[in-house]
Amino acid sequence: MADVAQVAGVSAQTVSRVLRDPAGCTPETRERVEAAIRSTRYVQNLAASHLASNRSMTVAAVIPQIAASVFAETLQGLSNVLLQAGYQVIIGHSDYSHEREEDVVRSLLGRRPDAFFLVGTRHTDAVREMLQRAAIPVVETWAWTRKPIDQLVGFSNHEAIAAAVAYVQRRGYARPVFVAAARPGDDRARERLEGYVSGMARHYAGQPARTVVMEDLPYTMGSGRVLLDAARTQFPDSDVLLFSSDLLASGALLACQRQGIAVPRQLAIVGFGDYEVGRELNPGLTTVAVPTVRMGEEAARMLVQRLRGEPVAARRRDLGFELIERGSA
Amino acid sequence: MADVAQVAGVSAQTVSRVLRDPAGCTPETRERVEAAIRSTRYVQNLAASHLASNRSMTVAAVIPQIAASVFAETLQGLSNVLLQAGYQVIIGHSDYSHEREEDVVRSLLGRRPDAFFLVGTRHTDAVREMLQRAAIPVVETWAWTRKPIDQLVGFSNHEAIAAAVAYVQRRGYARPVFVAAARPGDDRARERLEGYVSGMARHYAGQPARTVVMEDLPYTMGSGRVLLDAARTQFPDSDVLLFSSDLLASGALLACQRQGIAVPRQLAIVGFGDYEVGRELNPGLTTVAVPTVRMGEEAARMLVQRLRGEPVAARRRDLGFELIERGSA
DNA sequence: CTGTTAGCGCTTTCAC
DNA sequence: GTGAAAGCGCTAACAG
Repeated sequence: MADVAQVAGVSAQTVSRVLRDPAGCTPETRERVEAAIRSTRYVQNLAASHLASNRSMTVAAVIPQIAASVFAETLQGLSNVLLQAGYQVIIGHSDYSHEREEDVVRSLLGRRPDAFFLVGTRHTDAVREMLQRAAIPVVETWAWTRKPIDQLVGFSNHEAIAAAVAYVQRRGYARPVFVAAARPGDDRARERLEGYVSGMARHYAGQPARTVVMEDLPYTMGSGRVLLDAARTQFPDSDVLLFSSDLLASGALLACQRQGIAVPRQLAIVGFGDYEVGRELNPGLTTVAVPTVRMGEEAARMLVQRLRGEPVAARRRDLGFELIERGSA
Repeated sequence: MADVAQVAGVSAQTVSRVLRDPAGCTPETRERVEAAIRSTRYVQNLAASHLASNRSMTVAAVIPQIAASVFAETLQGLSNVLLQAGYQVIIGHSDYSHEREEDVVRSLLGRRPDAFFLVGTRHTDAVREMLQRAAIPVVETWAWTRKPIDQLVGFSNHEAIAAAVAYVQRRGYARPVFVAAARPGDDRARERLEGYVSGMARHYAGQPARTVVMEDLPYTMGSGRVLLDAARTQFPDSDVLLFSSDLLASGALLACQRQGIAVPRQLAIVGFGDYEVGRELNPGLTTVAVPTVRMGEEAARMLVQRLRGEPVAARRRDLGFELIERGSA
């Protein structure tokens, strides 16, 4: 910056001013400085800027898995809006483990982000405490709770599955089974299981909850195949399977195709998440759509508002879900 | 850090030492300091550390799109290995545009990453120059070139598609068509197109290259449906379609299913990338597998070696590809 | 093995 | 509108 200042014939302070508040100096000064920046190929050192100004212009985001497409979509929404506002996103992933999340949050806090984005509303006490002490805006997503750490933009996994149960009941299915791959730390999957149980109590009074939940399965279409076989073995008289994810449901539907099981006549299938693959299958996958991208965008907007010191309308925003009826159920 | 030092009864320097080289002090000192860190809930400010040490312990990565699953997988591989070595990844995305890539690289350089990861080998001159001046290890991926900016770990998109052409020729297909969605800045798609053209010259001497390439289509299964229709209209006598991506091929295959086009008897389909969906379809998708995750891991290993000052065996590593024969062709 | 000193490259504050 | 001085929180280099 000193070099640029010398070339432009001004003080370093003026260079800094041109960079952060161009309106604060005369147009000629500004142009001279900008020319000097170009000719010297100067790239501002943001670590020094951060240290001096106490603002890092970054937002930390922790998601369960980078390669999980739904979270990547949320991240894309978050990142798009945040970049507009001049913020960079730094990403960590927890591998669906609360302990790893704690480590990741601690490590990301070392970079002094100006705000924090989390997937889920269940965290260790240490995480809640660290974030509270950091005294920065925090937004939780992909779930619902009465008491967020700070802000919340999401939907109720519980209600979403309950709505699916209501739907299959309305369509006359007799024995719905809930089928899931659910890592121990995957609270969303857990909440969906609970939603199924309470949906059964509400809409299939007297019937037992029937579930096939495996903890050690990856979230892939191949696991859907495995779960289909398990469900058929365990509940051979079931007429509809509610999956915790479209990925699993799609794998199961394609496996049915191979095994000559007619969907939905012999066995109906409901997914969760409205992944693209479900739209293209034959028959199309009946599913519950959730606002994947919008959660990221809205979370970003809420954070930016807070960072600008603007008042925020509501600390919690329920973006809801939508049951999408296609051929599979 | 001064607070921690006071609580532990040592100097700030000793706290710093415990954090970066625990072996460099007596176990008792170390334990006193660690206890003080816990009791004060100290989180080291990495921006200050970066400024003082001139090492940010970050690696910048630019990918075309965060929500594109193949790049997310590469990123996961990169991130896993780098985290082990103590490096954080900061991510930017170019939206398949060279101009945006330039902006993103400039902005990421402001954070003074210790190394740089890029997808692709074609970049603007400004990008090459900025990275050269930064004088940090750079690794390019997902393609092949004789003259990388610095290091390269990838495969030849050109050869990969040529191999697919050779395969369909061997299997007796008469009129292969190359079908792609290819954004203007998507060099990988472009290289695949070139690979098809030269594969045709080699294996179908005398035949014209037949291509259906759309520039304004998203990389989704839905686009595969659109492209299938276009290809059937433009080349009704074609007996095999080579797609630039499994996503497109899968969409097309499912559309064939709906339209009653028998695959592969009436029309064969070859994909690219070995996405999971292709493995589950009926028939399974014949495709070219590329080392998605391994490229990230190997790139990370090469960078870490360089950052540690260790000698690197080779500046370029060709991870190759593999033709996977399934039912669709 | 531990402490002291001097800065890293910026921004804030306050003069002018 | 612009410049000078001080300092952000840490680490390198050196001394002891």
